[in-house]
Amino acid sequence: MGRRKVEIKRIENKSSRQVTFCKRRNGLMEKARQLSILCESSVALIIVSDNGRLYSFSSGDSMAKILGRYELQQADDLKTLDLEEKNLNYLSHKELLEIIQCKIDETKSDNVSIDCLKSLEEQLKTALSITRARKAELTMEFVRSLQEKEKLLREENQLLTSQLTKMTKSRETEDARAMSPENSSRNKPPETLLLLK
Amino acid sequence: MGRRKVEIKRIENKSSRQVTFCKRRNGLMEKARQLSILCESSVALIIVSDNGRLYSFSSGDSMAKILGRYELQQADDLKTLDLEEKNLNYLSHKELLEIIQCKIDETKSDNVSIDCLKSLEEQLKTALSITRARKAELTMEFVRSLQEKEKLLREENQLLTSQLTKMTKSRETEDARAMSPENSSRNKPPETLLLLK
DNA sequence: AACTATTTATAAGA
DNA sequence: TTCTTATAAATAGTT
Repeated sequence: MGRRKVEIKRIENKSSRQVTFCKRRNGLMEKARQLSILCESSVALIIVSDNGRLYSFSSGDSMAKILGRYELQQADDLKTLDLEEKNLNYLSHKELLEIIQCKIDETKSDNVSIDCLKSLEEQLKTALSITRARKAELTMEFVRSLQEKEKLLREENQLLTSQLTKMTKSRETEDARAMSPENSSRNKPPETLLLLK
Repeated sequence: MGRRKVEIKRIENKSSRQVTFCKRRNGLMEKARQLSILCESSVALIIVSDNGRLYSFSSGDSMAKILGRYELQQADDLKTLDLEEKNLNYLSHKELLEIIQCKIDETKSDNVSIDCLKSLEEQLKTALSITRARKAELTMEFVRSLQEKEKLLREENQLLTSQLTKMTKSRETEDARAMSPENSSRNKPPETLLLLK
């Protein structure tokens, strides 16, 4: 959809490839957004430019959730491939390794094709990547929640401190009015203010 | 692009939502494919329909590779968030990449043996493992420091609260002694105590 | 599942 | 880069 029809093949000219990348990337992201809203579906989109820059979109559901769903599907596929163990999810490392070893042995006795093994390798790699991505994301979420808590606590602290200061001040005023300037202990400034920098 | 313009918001009619989902999903997949080919970029797309069916596309590079890249980005975000990178210890990414490129070039010029390449691969794998371990370690450290901060803040908060309470109480006592039971505003209990559970 | 009137995306040009 | 515009492509509503 432009001045002329273009063949779908690598654009050789570097700068026009760059321009097209930018335009179409934006277009794709927008379309992904629209689909997710119009049809209430989860969409995850990750784009890596040829120079390695990363762009991603994910709809309402977090990327982690969507990737998790994908992972499940992959697990099903793996099962179909023949790793028919019920809960790949809940197996211990040891168990998992045993299953894989077993599969590998099988492939030795029968003479399974290299392609089949390659596919198994790809799927395992994907599972690993997804697990890592989810881990990273969950960690980020956790860190953010801790930082949010910290912020709230600091705010609350600030409030308490100012209340205390106000009270101390008004107490001083009253004491002055009553002409009884003892009670130094009561007028100490809050001691805890410097607990944290 | 249709008989009339549509607002981008959830389509209420179920069957037309279903039809639109199908059309736009196909469109999006095709666009993703085109982008990856035209601009030689990696694209991963995962779509989950509202009834839970899953559709995915990934360009030449396997899904694993693309997700791996995404994972890296997430890790970088963590770093940016606070883990200052000078502590990442040693080399910048750029320096590291230069070293690796150099190694790879070496293997091109001489005609190095497969064994040598295998050794390089092993070394790189080891480096990767170490990097991951270090990342995990730093992340944990960061999380622990946040949790420690949270603990200190809570303690400080507790102290401030109890000071405030004590003061409020003693003020009440004085007021009672002075037989002037107004000043209700000053005797309010601290308002902020419930900011956090 | 096809059809088309329209809208939208975008290739090339400025 | 950004904008403009002619044209290709996608798709909303219809059949």
